[in-house]
Amino acid sequence: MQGMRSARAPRRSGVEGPDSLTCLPFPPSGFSAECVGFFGDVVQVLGVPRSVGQIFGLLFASLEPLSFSDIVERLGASKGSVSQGLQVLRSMGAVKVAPGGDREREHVPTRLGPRREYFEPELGLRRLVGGIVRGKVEPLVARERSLILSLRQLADSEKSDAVRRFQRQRIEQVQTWGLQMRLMLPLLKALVGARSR
Amino acid sequence: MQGMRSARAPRRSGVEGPDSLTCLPFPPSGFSAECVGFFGDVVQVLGVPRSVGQIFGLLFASLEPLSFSDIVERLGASKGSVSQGLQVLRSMGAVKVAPGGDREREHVPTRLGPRREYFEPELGLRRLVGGIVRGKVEPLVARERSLILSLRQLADSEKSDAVRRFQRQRIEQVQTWGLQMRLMLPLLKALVGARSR
DNA sequence: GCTTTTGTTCATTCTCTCTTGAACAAATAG
DNA sequence: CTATTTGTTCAAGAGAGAATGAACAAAAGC
Repeated sequence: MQGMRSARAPRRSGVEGPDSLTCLPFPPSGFSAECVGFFGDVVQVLGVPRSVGQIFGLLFASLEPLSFSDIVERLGASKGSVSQGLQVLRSMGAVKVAPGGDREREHVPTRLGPRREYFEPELGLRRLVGGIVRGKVEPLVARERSLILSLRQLADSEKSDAVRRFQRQRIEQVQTWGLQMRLMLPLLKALVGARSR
Repeated sequence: MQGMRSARAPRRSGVEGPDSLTCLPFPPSGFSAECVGFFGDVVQVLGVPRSVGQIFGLLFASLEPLSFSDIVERLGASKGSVSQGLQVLRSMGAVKVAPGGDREREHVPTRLGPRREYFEPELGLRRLVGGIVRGKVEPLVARERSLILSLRQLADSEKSDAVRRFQRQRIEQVQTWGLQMRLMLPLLKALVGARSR
């Protein structure tokens, strides 16, 4: 069974000094590192790039919201990666901008320059699941619809009687699956919503 | 949002003659080809190799169970791919061996040699979901457990009071998620089982 | 027994996705 | 307005993992 191989450490060990704030920059060991590794693996099971999960893990392990450049530093990843990763996470609602935009002033003692946004992880399973559904399931539903249309046409122009009936059965099967899924999702959401927070 | 890119056709167009039985070998068009493409995409969302989904799609579109070599021929894939793909599918319970082992005699007119097993797709959503859970979710649960243990240790040896309390909160959060998942799954299974078939 | 055909394993090859890094845009400070 | 710093986009490269195919094992036919 593949899709979840070894938990590999990132190629570039972002080590330079001991650490900066709450957590070490990277190599192994440490609360943050554990979280980074874990979420990196988890999201990969859903076909999401590891680095995206790592960003989430870092935020999850951080007592305070982190800025873009904080993340770049601590993960030792490129700006491009982090930028794209944050976009994905935001589009899924898995991270949110820390409400204290004013934290900008009070919190940065080193004052290296203007920092704009601070991020923190979404903790509500309801929202997290919702984001995954929007990002992964809904595209599939669309794909299913178009499949059904194609298959209908193909079945209609099938000459053999037996084959045509068989194909119509299969089309119905796909529709049934789709229906079950669409019935399930709201229910699932409701369940998560009920217990969450 | 990545993880579901373009629906690409296989690199090698398995075209040689028009077709063999119910369905064309490959290129585009045709009931089978649509199914192959669709399931190839669907499984990829779950981090399963496209070829595995393609095999399922082919079986799904076939009126009669197919043998190993049927699949190799029609998909134009290598024997290695198909062998591994079938193993994955079987281990997830997504395909089953056609009960009519006797079909061997009655069904092969061309009589090229002994054929051993014939495969057909599992259609019950209950079983399909069950297989996915076993293959994907359960490993994650194990990973979660070990994470919790590591994090506990790390938190216990944290000096700062505030940080330690924060870390314990986060650990609890992960546990809550795990619990919710484990509560949900049986329910989900029950639901699928009820409506299925 | 030997030959023929079926299916598996595994090292190699190749593909595709992710990451990178540099050029570019946006915003603030001076 | 210019300089500095922050963040985005995108082409190019590297790396992970899937597909291939040949060698091998297992069965069946003769």
